[in-house]
Order: sequence, then structure tokens, then C-alpha cells
Amino acid sequence: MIRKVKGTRDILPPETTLWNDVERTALRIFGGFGYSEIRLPLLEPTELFVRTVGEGTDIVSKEMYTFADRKGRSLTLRPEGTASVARAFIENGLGQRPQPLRLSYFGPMFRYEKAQRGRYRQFSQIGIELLGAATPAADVEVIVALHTFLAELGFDDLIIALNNLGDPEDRERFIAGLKTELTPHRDELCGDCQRRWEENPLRILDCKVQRCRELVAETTPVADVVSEDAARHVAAVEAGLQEASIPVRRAPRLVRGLDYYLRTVFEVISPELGEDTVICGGGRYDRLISDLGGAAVPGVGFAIGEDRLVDVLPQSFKDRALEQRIVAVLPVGGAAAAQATSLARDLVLSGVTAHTEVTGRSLKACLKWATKMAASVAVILGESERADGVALIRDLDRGEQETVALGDVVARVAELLQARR
RNA sequence: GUGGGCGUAGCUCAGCUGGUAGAGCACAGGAUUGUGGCUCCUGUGGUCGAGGGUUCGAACCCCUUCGCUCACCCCA
Repeated sequence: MIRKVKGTRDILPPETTLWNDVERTALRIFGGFGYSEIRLPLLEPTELFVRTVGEGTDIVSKEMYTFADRKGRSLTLRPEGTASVARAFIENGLGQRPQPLRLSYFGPMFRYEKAQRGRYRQFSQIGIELLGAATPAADVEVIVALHTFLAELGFDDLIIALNNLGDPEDRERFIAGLKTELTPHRDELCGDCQRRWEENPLRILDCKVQRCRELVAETTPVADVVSEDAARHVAAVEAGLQEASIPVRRAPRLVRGLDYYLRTVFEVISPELGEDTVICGGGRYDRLISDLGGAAVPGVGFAIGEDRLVDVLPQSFKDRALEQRIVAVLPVGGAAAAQATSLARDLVLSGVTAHTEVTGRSLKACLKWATKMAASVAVILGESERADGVALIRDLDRGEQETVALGDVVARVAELLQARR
């Protein structure tokens, strides 16, 4: 048996309905804020991610699906979306469009990690990017849009955590200070943190080991070390969010895994999945486009993990999304088959979902099948009805049945399904 | 990459100290001629993850391997 590649998954109906609804809602809400969808390649030159995400990050150093194409060029299956948006911005001269530019995207990303719940090698993200605005108001808008989207899905228990990473210069200073403060206790840090000391000192901040947490708690938070400008910026973002009634929690130890973030960084975590499993991560990246050789265009955005989001979707949303109003079209006897299909077409065009019985089974089996298909109404096209130019319409929930002229079937079915809501 | 758990029908699982496999659900058909949802009957469906070994004989024991899963690392 051929099996799916590790870390990928088959998303089957009816779960696909959830995904469709989530994506539709994203397009509606983000689109409503002025973000238009951009569709980008899944395949990019490896260098794009090395230069933007950062050579030292886990993503680039060990998690990328990288391979050589037939001409020896190094290509990579995108591990995230923002780098591609930046590349496309430069390549397509999007700086010539009215600024700022608001873009949204969704689709699969790839990271070579060991899979577990909520973490797959192929996973989907939904993101937006606001390019060409450096103001706190831009950050506020992005987070308000995020919150609006999540609220629209029915979430009311999600936590938005916010931190200030300062500018790159601040960060270097901060790391130096952090190390100085921790040096006396360096040997008390856990094994992972010993490693992080050299490789990724910022990560020491969000270590889960109790002793590390205690030690880190004694150190000066990043936000206290950043420049005046950066501090003012994030303070303004916070104030703006407060004014918009967005519940935000300051997270002095919040760190992100991509090098390009600066100043505002934020995450959304779900109590259900636990604090370690981030549903959404984002922040500001004012140097990303210029680092790629473009103009000095600031940006801010986020990416939502769609797999994780769907995993914890509120029941209310699922119920609504999975609610269906279906009519089953049941021809009895082979002669009615074609008639059934064209009746189904009329029903479909009238906006309802019509499942047509095409295996030629008995009426009894047809009705059983209709029930299993979750149909609320069945249209029965039998021999005698054919002769009279009528059809039987059966209300499957109530068990009531009526005879209707063929020409009135669509209207009557619509009525019955309407009453069902 | 590190560590733990698990691999028997589509799904959830049973299978006692080794004697060549079962249930429930699901799926299909039927219970007097054209009427479902309950019930009942019948049927389809498994090289017991794979390979090797021990044995007269292995789903059960041993070795190897692959896969799945959970946690860590990290991240969405």
C-alpha cells in the first residue's frame, strides 16, 4: 500500500467544509479591511529564506525541504509566507501601487520536523501583511483584523500576547546584557539553555524548565532595554489596542523564531492546545524588504496556523459550518434516471444541495440512503408519478408526503428546506 | 535530532499459558408486491505492519525493520 508522506495528511469530508468556511471567513473579514489575496509559488529559491528567516534559525538550519532541480538550482518548499510576499513585492514593483499595500494569503507551508499534534510537515497558514506603514496604527489595525477574524469564528478564550523586541541594535545590546546578568548562574541553566547560550540566546527567555524560568525572571526584560523610539512605538500599539477593546497580555519573555521581526511581536495561544502551541504568530519587520534589496518599506503582519485553528474551532462554528440542507432525488425504476438528473440540476441552480440516487436501488433502499446522506427532503420520481407529470415530495424529518406537479417541485422543495432553518 | 507508547477488518477493539482470527460500528442486500429513521436476518471485508528466526505448529516467543502516535527541541 502506498501511504502518505510522513507529516502530511488527508483532510476528508466533512472536515474540508470547516476548512472552506474558515478560509471564506478569512477572505471576507480580511478582505473587508482592504486586504486582497495574493497567490504565490510554493517553490522559491533557497536563498530567499536563508536571507530573510535567518541562517541561525531552526527553520533554515534544519527544517527546510530543500533540493536541487534538474539544472542544479537550489529550491525550497516555502516554510513560511512573509518572505515570499516581500520577494513578490520587490519583483512586481508593488511599491508603485498606492501605499500602504494590504495583502492576504493562505495555503500550505513545509517544514521538515517530527510531526505531532498540531505540527505537521505540510501545514497551512492564513496570513496578512500590511506593507508601507511604519506607524503604531498599522500594527493596531493588523491585530484588530486578527481579533475580528477570530471572534467571527466564535473564539472567546484566545489570548493575544504582545512583546517589544526592539530594533536589531537593541537586541544585540539586550542579549549582551542578558548574558552578563545570567553569567553567575550559567551552570544552573538546563542543558538546552546551555546550548542556546551560543546558538540562540533569546530562546533562553521562554525555556520551560522551572529553574531557568526563575533565573530569567530576575533579568531585565527586553522591553526595558530598547530604544526610546521602539518603546514609544509599542506603547502606542498597546494603547491603540486598548482603545479598540482588544484584550492583550504583555508577555515580556515572548520571543519569535524568525530573525526579521523587530519591535512589535505577538502570538495567539489557545488554552485548549496549551501555551506551547501557538495558533498565530506575527510582528513588525521594517528591514525585511530592504534586506532583500528592495526599498526601505516597513511591514507588519501575522500568520495563523490553519491546522491548529481548525483543531480548536468552537463548537458553535462547527455546527453552523456543518449544517446542511439537502434534498435527495430518488428515481424509482430506470426510466426515471435521466429525469432525476435534470430535476437535480434545476434544484442545484435554485441554490440547494441535491444528491441524486444513481445506483438504481429499491425505493426502500433509496430512502435509507437519503437518510444517511442527511437529506431533509426527498423527491421521489416513480412510475405512476411519471405518467401523471408529478413527483412525490417527502419531508424526511416529519414523515409527511405530498404530490406536487413537476413544475412546482423546485419551489416547494425550497419552501420545505427554508422552514428547516 | 532525542525519548516514551502502539501496530489484528474502513473505524473502535477482543483474541487466556503458542494450535493457521472474532465482536461492535460502518458498508451492501433482505424481513410479501413503491416508502427511511427502531428492530431482526444475511453478506462483503483481514497476506494479524513487513522480513527473518525458534517450533510439528506463531497474531501471540526472539531479532531486525518500517510505520503511526505522544512529549521534548522548535514552531503555525
